[in-house]
Amino acid sequence: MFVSLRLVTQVTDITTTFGTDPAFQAEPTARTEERILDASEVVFARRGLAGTRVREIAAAAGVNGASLYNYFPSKEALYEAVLERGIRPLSELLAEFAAAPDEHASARRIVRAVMQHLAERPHVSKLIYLEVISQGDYLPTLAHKWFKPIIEQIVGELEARPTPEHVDEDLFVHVATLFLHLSFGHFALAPLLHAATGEDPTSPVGIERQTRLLETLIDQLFPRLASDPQAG
Amino acid sequence: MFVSLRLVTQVTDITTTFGTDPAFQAEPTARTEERILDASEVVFARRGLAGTRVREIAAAAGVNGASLYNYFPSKEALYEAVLERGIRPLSELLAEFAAAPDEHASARRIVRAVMQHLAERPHVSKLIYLEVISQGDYLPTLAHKWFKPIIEQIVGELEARPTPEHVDEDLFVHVATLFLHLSFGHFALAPLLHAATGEDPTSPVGIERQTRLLETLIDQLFPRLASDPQAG
Amino acid sequence: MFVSLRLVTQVTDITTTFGTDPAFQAEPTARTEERILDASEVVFARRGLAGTRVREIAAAAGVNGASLYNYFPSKEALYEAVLERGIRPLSELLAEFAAAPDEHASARRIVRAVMQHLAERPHVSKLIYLEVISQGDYLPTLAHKWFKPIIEQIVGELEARPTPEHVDEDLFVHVATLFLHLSFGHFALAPLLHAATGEDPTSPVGIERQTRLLETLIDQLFPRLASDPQAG
Amino acid sequence: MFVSLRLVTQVTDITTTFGTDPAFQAEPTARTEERILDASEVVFARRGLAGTRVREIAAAAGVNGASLYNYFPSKEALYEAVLERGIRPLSELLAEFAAAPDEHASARRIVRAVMQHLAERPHVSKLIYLEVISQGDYLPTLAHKWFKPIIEQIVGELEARPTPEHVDEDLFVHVATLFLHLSFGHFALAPLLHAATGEDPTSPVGIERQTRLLETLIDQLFPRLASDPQAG
DNA sequence: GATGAATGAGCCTTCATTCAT
DNA sequence: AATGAATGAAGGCTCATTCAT
Repeated sequence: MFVSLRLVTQVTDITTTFGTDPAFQAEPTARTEERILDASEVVFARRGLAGTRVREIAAAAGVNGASLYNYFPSKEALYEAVLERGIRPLSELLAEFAAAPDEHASARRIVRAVMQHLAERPHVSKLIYLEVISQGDYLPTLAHKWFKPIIEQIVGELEARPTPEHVDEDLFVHVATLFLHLSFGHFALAPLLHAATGEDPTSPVGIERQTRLLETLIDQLFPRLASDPQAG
Repeated sequence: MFVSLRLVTQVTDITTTFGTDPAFQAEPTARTEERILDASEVVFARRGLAGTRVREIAAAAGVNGASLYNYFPSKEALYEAVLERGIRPLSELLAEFAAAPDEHASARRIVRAVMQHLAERPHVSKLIYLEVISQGDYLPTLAHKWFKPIIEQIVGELEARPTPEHVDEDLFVHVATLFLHLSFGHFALAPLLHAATGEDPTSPVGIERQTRLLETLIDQLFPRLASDPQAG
Repeated sequence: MFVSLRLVTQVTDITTTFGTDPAFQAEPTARTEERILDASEVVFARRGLAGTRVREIAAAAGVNGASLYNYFPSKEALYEAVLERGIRPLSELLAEFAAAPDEHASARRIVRAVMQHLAERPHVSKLIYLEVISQGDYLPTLAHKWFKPIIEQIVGELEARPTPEHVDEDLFVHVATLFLHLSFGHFALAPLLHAATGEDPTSPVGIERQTRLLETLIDQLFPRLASDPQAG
Repeated sequence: MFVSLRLVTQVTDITTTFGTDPAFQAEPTARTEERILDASEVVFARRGLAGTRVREIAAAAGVNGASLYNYFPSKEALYEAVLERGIRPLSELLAEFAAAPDEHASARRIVRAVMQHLAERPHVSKLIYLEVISQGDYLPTLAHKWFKPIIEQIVGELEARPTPEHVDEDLFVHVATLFLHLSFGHFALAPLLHAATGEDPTSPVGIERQTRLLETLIDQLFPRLASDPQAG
């Protein structure tokens, strides 16, 4: 089994919404609850659940600290709401993928859609990594309702086609994991790459390039069943 | 430019030292300072700097909370000492790589050594991810003294050989990043994979398999200069 | 140069506000910030900055310990606010003295006003003594913005009139110091005198008597320029 | 009743032993217990009982913090020992005064001896003021075993001679207090005067001048019974 | 006698949360 | 719905004291 990588860097219109500005300020015209969620996403992604102070969220949302409690009963509940809001669209995208007839075309579309979503909410990846690393209460949900279906979906796809060589079944899990590393990991490690290279991986250019890399991988992994022009 | 993946799963003797047991207890016979560092590594990796309570570290180290301050002046200083201790061996490995005459052989050796080190200290990866995501004070150090040399080393290696096709130079950075995702990311996301698949990526089997994946990647990326049988 | 003392003990209506009750309780109807300042004055005057526990202040003020920090950023800041509040009126009294045309009459008035103020805030003297003895951060301010003008004022007054005998100029500083000892020192040493004699120097009687002593001193020191009946 | 002041400033050889150097270091050749007491006196006088850290004493004494407990069972016990050592010579001086046949000559001698002792241990005054102001446990001892006899002695002297005018009996207490203010208060307030005037009241010159002031006062208060040349 | 290491208690301060307005 | 004020519950850190060596 082989994977070939070929990258081009033509830039499309994917843009980031939130930066990692430490002095993030939510859109004042938005409804209060949404302002709170937006602000929370940024702060939680940077400080983690334990390290986040509700007053910092309140300041970023432009409301009084006590007002948060008109919308969410506790910091933990707010945290879960943020996670929920960030992850639900991803689950829906994957459900769509599972139901698609043409795996190859849909895989490319889904991956691009996922990257698009992560570009719009670049903190979701960080939230997920933090939750995973801290083995928080949300991790089982993350694992079973979200990541497990992805694995099973990908593994199912790979099993459905003739394995070109004598390949360990567990490789399929590796492939699914690889996608995770290259999509979510791209955003999670963005600050390191940014500081080391001077280029922001969450910029339109950086995101497009990573998306192309993922598409190339798909072309390598799902080549035969679809008569696809991109396939190498 | 192509990368082909071929995996086998023969397991070797790489073993993990620390689990992610929430009730970690440092080796009582070790010297106090080392017990504190060991315990801190586990707790910081799980809770992050802000979320860690010194009392929890003390309990895990089997010492009184006040004793920590006989060895480290503050929680932050302890945190930095943990990071330093975890990262220094990696820097030294990479320096060795930079000085090696045979890139291909040394690359395989270094990658295996890195994975070996991460297997022995599986929390180092998590610490790094947390530091990156939270954009902590140590991030610039991480970026410039550690990750930047890796990138430059890999980029230098790749530039030194004939580029088979019209390839964007920035790809090289992507390759370096890929190694990061597949080595450190492997350990950082381990809890998620463990929960989703039931298999522990930090087990000897899981680590060996990931190491093989990385070696295969190296065989693909550094094939020509060394008359190497693995090269595809 | 001579000073003659003659005392009478007719008591006037000078009354003390705060005792040295160890279980001091601030006026519950006052605004919180003022309650905190009142309580702090009592406790700081007794325990000093280092010896004071914020919880004791909070208890004396009738508020929660955390509430202090809604008004003052730290124990030190609260301490300075207490000193400032206690000393500012004294500075203003002295500025008034400096601008007065009739030194003798105004000196008597100022001294009585100072004693009146110290009677109302008998802990201010103690605070000053503690600050001086511990050579705290506020001591330079105390010396240059407050005590130095007093000395210069008194010295200026004394220099302006014919020195009756060959007197060392430094005597004037001694005279200023003498007033300090007899006014502030009276309150600072009150607990000792109270315990030794059974009479409270901060009682109306005690204060009036000390005020008369100071007035007598003034009559001796500023006799000639004013045709004053009290002058001996 | 009159008191006349006349000062001269001829300097004698009274010298101070300890400064108020914040980095006081006890004489290394002295016996350990004495080194501890010397160091404690300096630190307690500046920080008070509550504000003093035993480690600071130990550092100033040049011993390990634990060694203090080979000599004194607790910080409080050490504090009392320091007070005791500082005050006992004063009590003995006063007992000598009480037994003297010639009050006037002995008063002058005692006052000079007291000032001499305070000059050698300028922190004793501060310790006493701190103890009085904080109303510490030692205050009753101070009041009854030490200050009360002084008062009674002075009052007794004054009562024994014909009162020149109609004088309140309580004046006698005032006179005793006056001596306290002008001797102990001189050292207690020294840092303020030093900072305000630039001259150190605890220097030989400053002490001599204050001693002359006290002698002049004695000459005024005990004039007739002794045919003394200094009497005005 | 001297000391490095260890610790229980407690202190200043922060923080999530509540409540009256 | 919004907020200023208030607070119980920690959290980081210090400190007096103990003890084995």
